Order: sequence, then C-alpha cells, then structure tokens
Amino acid sequence: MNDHGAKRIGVRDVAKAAGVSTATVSRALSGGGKVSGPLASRVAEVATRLGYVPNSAARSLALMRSHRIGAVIPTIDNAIFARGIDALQQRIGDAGYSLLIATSHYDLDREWSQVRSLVHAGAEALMFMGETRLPEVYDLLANAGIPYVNTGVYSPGGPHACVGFDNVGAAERATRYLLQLGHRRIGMIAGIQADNDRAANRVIGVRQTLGAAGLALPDAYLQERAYETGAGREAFRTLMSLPSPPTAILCGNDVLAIGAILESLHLGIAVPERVSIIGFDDLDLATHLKPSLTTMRVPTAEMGQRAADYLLGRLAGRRMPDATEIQVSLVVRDSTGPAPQEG
Amino acid sequence: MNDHGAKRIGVRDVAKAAGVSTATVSRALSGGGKVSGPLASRVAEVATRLGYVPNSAARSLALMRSHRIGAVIPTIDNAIFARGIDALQQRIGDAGYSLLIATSHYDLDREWSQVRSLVHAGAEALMFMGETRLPEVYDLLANAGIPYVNTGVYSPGGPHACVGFDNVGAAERATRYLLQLGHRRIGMIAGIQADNDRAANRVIGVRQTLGAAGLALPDAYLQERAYETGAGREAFRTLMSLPSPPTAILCGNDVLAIGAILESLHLGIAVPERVSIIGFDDLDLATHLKPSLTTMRVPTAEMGQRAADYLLGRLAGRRMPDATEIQVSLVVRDSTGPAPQEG
DNA sequence: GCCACTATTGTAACCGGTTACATCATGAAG
DNA sequence: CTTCATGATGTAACCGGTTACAATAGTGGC
Repeated sequence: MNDHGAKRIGVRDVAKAAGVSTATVSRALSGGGKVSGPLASRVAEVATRLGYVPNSAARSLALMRSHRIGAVIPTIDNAIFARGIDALQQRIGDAGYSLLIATSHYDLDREWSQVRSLVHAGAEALMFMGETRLPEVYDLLANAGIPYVNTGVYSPGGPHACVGFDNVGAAERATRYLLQLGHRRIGMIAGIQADNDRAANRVIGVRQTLGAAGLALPDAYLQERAYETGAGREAFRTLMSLPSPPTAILCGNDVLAIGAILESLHLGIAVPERVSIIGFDDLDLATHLKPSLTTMRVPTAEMGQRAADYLLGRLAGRRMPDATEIQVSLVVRDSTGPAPQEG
Repeated sequence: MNDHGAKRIGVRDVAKAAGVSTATVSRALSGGGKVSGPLASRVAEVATRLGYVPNSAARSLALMRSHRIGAVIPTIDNAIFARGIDALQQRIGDAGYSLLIATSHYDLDREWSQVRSLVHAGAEALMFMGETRLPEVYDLLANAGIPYVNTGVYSPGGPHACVGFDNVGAAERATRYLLQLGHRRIGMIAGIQADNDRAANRVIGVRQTLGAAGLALPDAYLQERAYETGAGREAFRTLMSLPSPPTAILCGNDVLAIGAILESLHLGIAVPERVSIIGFDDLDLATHLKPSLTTMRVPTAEMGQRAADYLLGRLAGRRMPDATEIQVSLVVRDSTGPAPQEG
C-alpha cells in the first residue's frame, strides 16, 4: 500500500477515535505523566490499534530538535572506521538519536558537499575523522552553531574539539621501539599524506625519531600508498628489492602492514629474522596472521563512544572538555625482532 | 555559537532582507525557474550572505517527504556489509537522499526496535540484509506503506522484494567443485544459522549436494561459528584434529575461511595439499593470502547499488521488479586442489 | 485603445505534533 | 460553606518552508 492510497492518520485522528483532544494524545504518548493513568493507556491502545506513527518532520519542527547526528568518514568500507561508527551509532541510538552517514572518499570537496547535505538534512551535530578540511566546513558549522568533533587526532588547545591521540607521538614510540631492537635501516610504508593529517603526522613522527637518532628516512625508504592490502604488498616488494633494503618497516596502518606480511610470505622473506614489520591500528586480523603483527593499538570503539558522549553532552547543553586523549599502546607480537647482524 | 545565542534565520528573514516575499525566496532557492533570473540570483546572494540554511523539518513537513532512506544491517564492523552500504549511500546520496543507519547485531528483537526507530525518524524506505525477521517488522512496513528490499537473498515470487542470489544454489556449486576435485570427506565451517537465512541456506546447499552424491555431512564435520577470524581458526583446528579429518573444508564466509587459512599456517598443515579450503564472499584479502583463497565471489557493491535503484524507483512511484538476481561466481585460486591420495 | 493571455510576485493557508494558557473539577484548608 | 491549590484536559497558536490562489504587470493581436 502506497501513501497515495491510504491517508496517513495523525494525532487528530487518534484524538477523535479516543474522544479526547490532540493535546491529550500528544501528552499521553510522550509519557510525561501529565495524563491520568487510565486515560493514557486508553489513548495508547487506540494509537496502536490505528497504527499511528507520529510524523517525524512535524515533531522535529515543533520541538526544534531533529534528534539526528551525522558522521562523515572517508569510507565505510574499512574496518577501522567502521568499528568507530558502530560504537558511535550504539551510543547515540541509546540516547534516542539516529545516525546519518556520509562518505568523503578522501576528497575534501566531496566532504564539503557531504557536510552541506548533512546540515540540510537536519544533523544537530557532526563527527569527523581527522582535522584537515576545507575552511568552509568549519565556517558553516560555527555559523550554524552545530557542535562537531574530530576523531583520531588530539590537538589540545586547538580550535576544534577532538577525541583521539597524538599521531606524531605514537609514530615516535613505534620508531623508538625499532631503534631499541637495533634497527638502523628503517623504512616506512605510509598512507597517502595529502589531505590526511593522520597519515602525514605518522610520517613526521618516524622522521623526527630517526633524525634524533642521527638517522634519516631516504626517499626510497618512504613508500606512500593507498589504503589497500595489495598496495601494502607492492610497497613491501619495492622496499625489499632496493640495493640496501631496510631491516625494519613501519607501516602507517594495519591494512598496509598486513599486505607487507602477506607479501613476505609470497616472497619467502623471513619476518622478523630478515625484516621486522610494525603496523598501526591493531585490526582484529593482526593477532591471527603468521607471524602475528606487532602494532600500535588504537581503541577505535572507545574513540567512537567518547565522540558520541561529547556530542550528546554538547547537545544536552553541557560544557564538555574540548580535547579527550585516547591511550594508544604498542602491542608487541611476532613480526618484530632484533635487527639482523650485518653479514 | 550555540542555538541559544543567535536566533536562526529563516525564509522570512531572507525575504525581508531581499525585499521580497517568502514565496519568492522559496521559489528562487528551489530553482524551479519560476522566478526571473536577476531576482533569483539576488535572493540567492542574500541567502548565502545571511548564511541561511533551510529548516529540514519544516521542509519535510510541507513537502511530506523526508528524503531519508534507512538501512538495517547486522553490524557495520564487517567488510562485506560495509561495502554494500557504501555503494548504497553513494547512489541514494546522488539522488538527494540521506542515509540512516541502524545495526541489529544479529538480534531480531533489536532489529525490530531499530526498524521502529528508523520509521519514527522518518525513513521513507528501508534496506535489509537477509529476509528472516520478526513478522511485526513486515506488518509495520506494509501498514505504513514503506518500500523495503532484502539483500543478499533471491526469492522470486516471495512476498518481499529482494536483490541478491540463491544461497543454496551457490553453496551447491562450491560443493560440486570440491566433489569434482575428488574430495569425499568434506567439512564445513558455517556462520551461526539461527535467525540467519543466508548462513542456514549455505549449509543446506552443502548438505543437499553431498546427499545427492551419496555422502553425508556428519555433525562433527559441521562447525558453526561466529563471524570472526579467530573463530575460523578454532574451527579449523577442531576439524583437523578429528580422527578422520576432512580433505576439504567449505566455509560459510570469507572471514571464517581466512581464519582457517591462517590457522593452517600456524599448524603447518599444507593447503591445498592436505586440505582444500573454499570461502564465500571474496573479500579483498582473499587474493592476497598465501595460499590465495578460492571463494564464491559476491558482488556486494553491485548489490548495494541495485538495492538503492529499487528503493529510489519505488519512491519515485515507479513499478519495480520485485526480485533482482545478482550473479555470483566461483573464483578458483590456490587454496583448493585435488583430494590427497589415501595413504 | 482594448482585450486576452502570460509571466512574475505576493498573501496566506497548510503540513502535523507540541505546549502555553485557559478551563474545569476535585479536594483540602480555613 | 467559601477559597485556594492542585491536577487533568481542552483550545488554539506556533514551529518554518511551500504552494494554491490572487493580484499585478507586461505583451501581442485586433
């Protein structure tokens, strides 16, 4: 049955059928306890009998609340984003909000247009990944008074609310670990840095740490690749076929690291005996690989929850801390080991 | 700036500032060409200068259209669902619809409550995964006249619209392939069948094919596990430690198959020499594993697009085919081979 | 010059819940 | 018995775009 056929029934219909006023119907169904018990249940009964579904647009208009929160992520088709969104969705869902999703596919212009769509669609608050975006986006949100939070980054004192961690510092920690293991020729397979602050900051972290140790990250040692297992494989092959290949490779994310590990199997290169591999994110798969993957664990689900809490708090009119730090930790598994002796 | 401070500006404000009526503003901005060129652009200019963002609730109420489509999936945190949603989102986004997402976590009651939420939130159409759900769900949608489509299943002539493929038939094909390779002891690592028609139908397909070949699927050969790589590993270990282990294992999905392959590496069991493994879905990772995974390819992105097309068509008032079949194909890679000779 | 017709813009009703305010009933206190 | 407080319910204005209908101006034909 289409809308064309049956006329949708509204409060007025329910009111008439129950012999009460629209105000009573509204009050009875919103359950504020302003209606006497028996009447309230009679109204509720009539409403369900008629199959009454309140019109959300009218409700939103009258309340001046849409109860919708938007999320803009590069792509849903990626474990690490998906897990955070999943957590966010559950949290806001429990609070009576629904989730609007949009994807930018790592394109700032597309992101800008998606943000406009979400705002036009009535999103009351927004969640983002990272913090690099067109100034128009931030301007619009500021003008419209829409709370938002950047996740996966931690910039206390910055102009934007954030829930995440210091990507530079985390990459530094991972690099230091490799240095401690005695590695001196350290390569990196990074995500695409353009328009991606997280990928770029991880490169900076590696570079800084190597620099402080008197080492460098030569151009050939830095392979920048798209977020795909196949790209990780290809980058690993490239690095290992250099005249003087690295003895350790730090990957900007686990998808690339998984690609590197799998390619090591295909090439028959022993990990970690000949080369150590370290990832970033700690995807589920990291534990299960052989060798299992040493990686920087990012508690994505917690990040999604905290982001949700921040936005819900702001929407409830509460003052919220503008920067929330999420603890990342290095999970040492089997893909890293001491640097091989020069032979 | 919060809503509390600044009063949001509306058509009336823009109208006043531009010295025209609200009707003209509305017409100028919706671009129906009903307003003279110069006036239209002046209004548009004033609107942007004031930072006017139309109130979506008022718009929806007046138009009686929310331009929102909902999707209910088991979990976002899963490559195979995510890819379909990604495609759906893009398609409906291009058509001016936004996407509301809800997750059921494989719980029918939770699904039912999520559906109610989506309908209350104004979803004009819904996309589902599979077709097993509480009758209340279908009743509500029928009463409310909300179009919906089940994906991942193909039931022509059934009561529900669907975009997908025949899971029984696909599992049969995969099983026949193993039989052709000479396997007679064939085990299965299935997804949880309860409330999951796809998982259950794949088991049926395997069982039927084995039955037709005069073989059986003993209880011990059927391992039912949650959708997790670790569960796949554990199931593989269980199967291979049977007194008479299978020479081929068909997995209900690639996540389980990947677990099986990885566990074979850990146990040092040669694949496919000692045991063949076959998956279902063709995740990105399937190509990259060593050995690469033979699997049934499901074009999830296409499924999402077709589902979007169906819903958009229905919303546009068009009559749409109630069942769309998506072609699945067996992709033979390195994880399957001839049955080992009995020794 | 006048009429018919079209193009453009304005006025105000409408979409459907919500809620401020008014009304009325009940009961307790004086 | 009156008065006031409390609680329950009804009336109708309101939220902010949209659009039917009205009004007005402009154009071409006779």
